[in-house]
Amino acid sequence: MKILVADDDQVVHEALGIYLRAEGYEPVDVYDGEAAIQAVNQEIALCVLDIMMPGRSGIEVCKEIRKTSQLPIIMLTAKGEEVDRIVGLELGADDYIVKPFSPREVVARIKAVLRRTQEQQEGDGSALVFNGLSIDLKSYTVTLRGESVICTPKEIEILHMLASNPGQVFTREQLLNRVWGYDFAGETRTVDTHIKRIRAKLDNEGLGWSIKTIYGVGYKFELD
Amino acid sequence: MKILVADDDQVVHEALGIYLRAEGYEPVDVYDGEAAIQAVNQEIALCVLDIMMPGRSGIEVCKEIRKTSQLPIIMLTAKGEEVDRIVGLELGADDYIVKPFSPREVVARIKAVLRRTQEQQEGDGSALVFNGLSIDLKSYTVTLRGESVICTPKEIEILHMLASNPGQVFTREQLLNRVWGYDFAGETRTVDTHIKRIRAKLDNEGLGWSIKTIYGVGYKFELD
DNA sequence: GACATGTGCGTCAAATCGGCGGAAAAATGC
DNA sequence: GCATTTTTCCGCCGATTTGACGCACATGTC
Repeated sequence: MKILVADDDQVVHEALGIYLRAEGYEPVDVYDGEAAIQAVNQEIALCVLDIMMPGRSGIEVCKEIRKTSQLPIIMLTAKGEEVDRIVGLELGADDYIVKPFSPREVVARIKAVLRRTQEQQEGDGSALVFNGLSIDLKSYTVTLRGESVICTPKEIEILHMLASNPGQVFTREQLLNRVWGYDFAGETRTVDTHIKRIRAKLDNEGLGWSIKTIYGVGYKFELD
Repeated sequence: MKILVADDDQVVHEALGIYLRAEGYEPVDVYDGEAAIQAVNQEIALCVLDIMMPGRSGIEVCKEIRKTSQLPIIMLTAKGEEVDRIVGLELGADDYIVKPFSPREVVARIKAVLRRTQEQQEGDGSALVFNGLSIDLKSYTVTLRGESVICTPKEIEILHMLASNPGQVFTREQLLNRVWGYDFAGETRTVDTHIKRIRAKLDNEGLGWSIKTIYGVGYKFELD
């Protein structure tokens, strides 16, 4: 998952780079506004824009990006600049951070913004949307590559449970508790059977997600 | 909730002390860098470090603390010192305040930082982040230099246990108790085997941490 | 330097786990 | 009531993980 970092200060790139890589993101480093605008043609998940940059400022870059996309944007601003209003109302940035900042905080904000924007895409209620896959608990339907997939209630519920928290591992007990109910008496391995069927029905070749088994722990829905 | 205040100026202690106590915090007063480093072994929730102190400066203290913990840090700096860059990016401090300040402002910042760091911990749950390494119990994933490392449950749990308290030594018995459970019957040397495997998987060349053996005691996760 | 003890590491067997096919049991629809 | 669908359970097998052992080497002590 690529994060564009646009700042003319090398130190910022180094500091954020360490934390971003540690979290599994791939930082894309540019040092001026022009390069930032070029870079967003790649598959960037989010961009961090410094306001003060040589050439085109972060504000210009932000406006430029907003003309064509809803790409999440976090602005960096020097202490004291009066930008909150601008950012919130005119630019359409998703968050802003005042320098000096701690890299940890920035990464936390990035995660928060990504989470928010993803939730937005997913709509409000029960419909989860991923690349080539949507899961709607309201109508109990699952579609894969646009085509409807016939799933049984349990299959949908399990899938929804897993997919509603991508990355998080659920143990068989947790799934039994939350899908079947706390008082389910049966075998934990019943879960396996359902996972088997879900996998059989959802060919995820080339789409960016999968249902993974964590040996000795449980299952999780994972995004690449 | 203890707040460490490290400053060589008695007046600062008095002023902050009043406001901190009024807000229900318990100030811990030290007057030089050395004492500050000693004090963080207590259960401190946040520390306020003056940069100019006799002996070891606030900057040194901050670096020292960051080697072993993610403890929230607020730096105090005399007007005009160029610290924004240092504080935000190199040191890993969470905020800084320029003297002269109003005690009320300091307390407000303390609250803000505590809120942020608390949110972070709740949001990320179990994710530990170090230079080039992250350990997430929630998704049972370990990443090294951004790339995922396949670890078994025991390996992740041990690593997480060690890394969640950098610098602290764990005996084999402690690890068995806390990772396996109090009723584990096997050999203590089983731990060695797992440490061996973790080390084999985590090439830590050049990153600032390592798993060290304390002869006759146990193991610890250490930051340089 | 000799000794006792602790540790690193290769190796291996046992225990555990998960995928899968199949079939019984339960729920549902007609 | 009967057929169909859905859910649950069982058991086998291969794969993975785990714990134990043994030996060489390291460390601390006297």
